[in-house]
Formats: sequence, structure tokens, C-alpha cells
Amino acid sequence: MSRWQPDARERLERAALQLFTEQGFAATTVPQITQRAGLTTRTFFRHFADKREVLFGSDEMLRLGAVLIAEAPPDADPAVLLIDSLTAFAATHLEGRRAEIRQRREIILSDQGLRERDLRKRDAVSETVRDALTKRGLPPVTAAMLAGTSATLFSVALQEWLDSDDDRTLASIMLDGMQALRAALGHVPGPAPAVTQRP
Amino acid sequence: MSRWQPDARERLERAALQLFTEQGFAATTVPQITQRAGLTTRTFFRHFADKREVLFGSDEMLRLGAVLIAEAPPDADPAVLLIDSLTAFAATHLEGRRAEIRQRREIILSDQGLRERDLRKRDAVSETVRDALTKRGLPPVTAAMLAGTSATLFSVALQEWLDSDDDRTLASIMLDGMQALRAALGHVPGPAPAVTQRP
DNA sequence: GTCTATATCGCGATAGAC
DNA sequence: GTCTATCGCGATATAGAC
Repeated sequence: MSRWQPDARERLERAALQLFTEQGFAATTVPQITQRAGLTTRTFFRHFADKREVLFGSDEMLRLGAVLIAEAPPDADPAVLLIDSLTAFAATHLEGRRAEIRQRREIILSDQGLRERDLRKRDAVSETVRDALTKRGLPPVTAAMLAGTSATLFSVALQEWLDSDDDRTLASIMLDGMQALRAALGHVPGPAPAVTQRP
Repeated sequence: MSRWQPDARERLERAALQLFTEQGFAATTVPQITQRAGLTTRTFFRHFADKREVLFGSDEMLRLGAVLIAEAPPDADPAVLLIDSLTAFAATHLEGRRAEIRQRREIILSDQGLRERDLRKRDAVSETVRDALTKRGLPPVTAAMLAGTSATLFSVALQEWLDSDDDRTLASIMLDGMQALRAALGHVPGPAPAVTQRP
């Protein structure tokens, strides 16, 4: 047994979440966090680049990109693949944790710096997805547009889900959101999208 | 004549841009900036909430939302309206300044904190557009999806424009990006979008 | 305009794992 | 022995208070 608990990182995360909830993010100092976790300030910054990062350590969302890359059937339609990944991720990682996710969002929304970090994390996911789509042979602009649209869909659906009280699943809200976008873009002038595959 | 130069804000912005380019963002301190501008540290923080903000002062993008709200013909198709606003903004504010915008992007890309602030600014625009669309009577999810898609389109097209050497206009790249998205979403299963009715 | 809290991080030492 | 996690001290800059 080492002199140090092996779960320093987790203890720091837990202590930080508690203190942020109790006192707010800005009012909580790193020394307070480390004191509650039984560690020193220096140790905190070895595990997290800054005070915000302690809230994003588990990186729930980055797995999304991994899921996409790993499970990709080589001939699937990219847009379908993205929607399937998104809904699958929602079902396995988010569904049933609405209250918990709501609380984390409360903290994030309460601080501009945390909002920025949150957006950066989402953008990183988008980049990952874009690269994965590019590797599947999609043109760069198409890949980037699809990746960004996925990020938007995820974010919009998540917000709708957290704000609502009813029993709709996050996955079904995502499907609705995608249909809403398709309908809204249907009237844009320009070459009509190919509805039928033409080799 | 006042004892103080009236263009303190601009001088700070110029000094900061110079120093960031010369030494990098992180290596530049606020006292260095204020010294070059002939002002005090306190003055800096009166004009900008933090060191990052000095790079985003002019808020080019927030006008986008204003343009949308102001020029909105009450019966226009929302998606068409967005594309028109985007291309108009590109033509009037960005076209012809590619080198300058490239340099600013270099600085922003070099620092995680600046990337976060940049994303926050874009998100603020997206929120503004979303609210404007909601006020036009669009369902909340549709408005949010369209606003997010606009932000994606803007960002993707801008990047493509800055990365390329050819003479394509930013506006034309935007139109291409939108068509790419429409085409990519054309294969998504679900209720087909309303058959294009062109006036 | 000055004062101060505190976020951030470099350096060297130490304790235990392997 | 090396390697990694941790600690204590201290320096500097940001950012907000007075």
C-alpha cells in the first residue's frame, strides 16, 4: 500500500463538484478543493491544467468520436452513421441520468469561463468526427459540415431534453431535431439534393 | 482637449496585437501592453474584462445577428434569410481582408484560452440568431437547429477560405458548403423534406 | 490608482513501486 | 537502481476590491 491514495484524481473531482455546488465555482479556491481531498495545491495542477478542467475530466463526449470510428461499417451512409451514433450514445450514456446532468449544467451555465471550456470540449468532438469522416473519403467541406451539424444536433437536443419535463427520450428528440433541420433546409434554392443514389 | 488620448481602447488593441505576434499570447503580460500603449494596467481592465478580450473587441460577428434582425423581410424563408445574411456579411465585412484575418486566426489558434473565447463569441451569435428566428414564429428546436447550422456554415466556410489560395469568394464557398450539407442529409431516412417549391 | 487575493507553475526533494 | 506520484516552497501574473 502506498503512502498516497491511488485515486487522487477522483477525490479531487468529487471534492470540487461538492464545493462548486455548495459555494459556486468562482467562490471556490483550489486550496479549498485540495484541502477537502487531503492533497496539496501543487498536486491539483499536476492532474488538471486549470481549475475548470476538474469538471470535464471524465470527458463523456470524447467517446462519441471513438464510437463513430470504431463501429463504422465501411459502406454506411455518413449522415445515417452519425445519427445512429448520436442516438446510441444518448441511450447508453445519458438516458436515465437527467437529474445529474442537469446539475452539472447548472454549474457550467453559472460561469462564463466554464461555458467556454464546455464549448471547447464540444468543438474537440466535432473535430474528431470531422477527421473520422474525412478518413472515410468524404470531401473536407462535407465532412466539416456534417460534423458541425452533429454537434449542433447533440447540443440542441440535449438542451431540449434537460429543459423538458415529459418522458420523451433524448434519442427521439434528436430524430425530431434532424427532421426539423431537413424540413427547414428543404426550401433553400440551389440544386436539389439527390434523393436517389445515382452511381 | 482632454488630458487623455481619446483612443485608448484602439491603442491597447494595436499594442496587444503587435506584442502577441512578436512574443506570443501567453508570454505577453498586460503591463507590457499598457506600457507600449502609454497607459496603466488599471485602464486596460476598464476597457477589457480580461486579457483575451482585447482580441475580440470589435466583435465583427455580433453584427451578423443584428443584420439578420434588422433586414428581415417578414415573410422570407428562414433558411434563405440566413444564407443571404451570411453571404452579405462575408461580402461587406470579410472579403478583401483575408491576410489580416489570417493573422488574427494564427494568434487565436496558438492558445487554448483564445480558442475558447472565440467559440464563446460564435455561440453568442448563434444564440442571437436563434432568438431572432424564434421571434419570427419558428418552433424552438427548428430555430436552434438553423442557428447552429448557420454558425457551422460560417465557421467551415471561413476556414476553407483562409486555408485556400485561390480566388473563390467566401460567399461562394458558403453556398457550396450549404449544398454539400443538403446533399449529405438527403439520404437520411425519415419523412422526406417537403418537395422543393420554388417561387 | 493602489492593494491584494489567488490562479498557475517551476524547482528540488522524497517515498514507495518495479 | 529507475520511475512515478507527491510534497513544500516560492515566484509571477491576472483580476477584482478598496
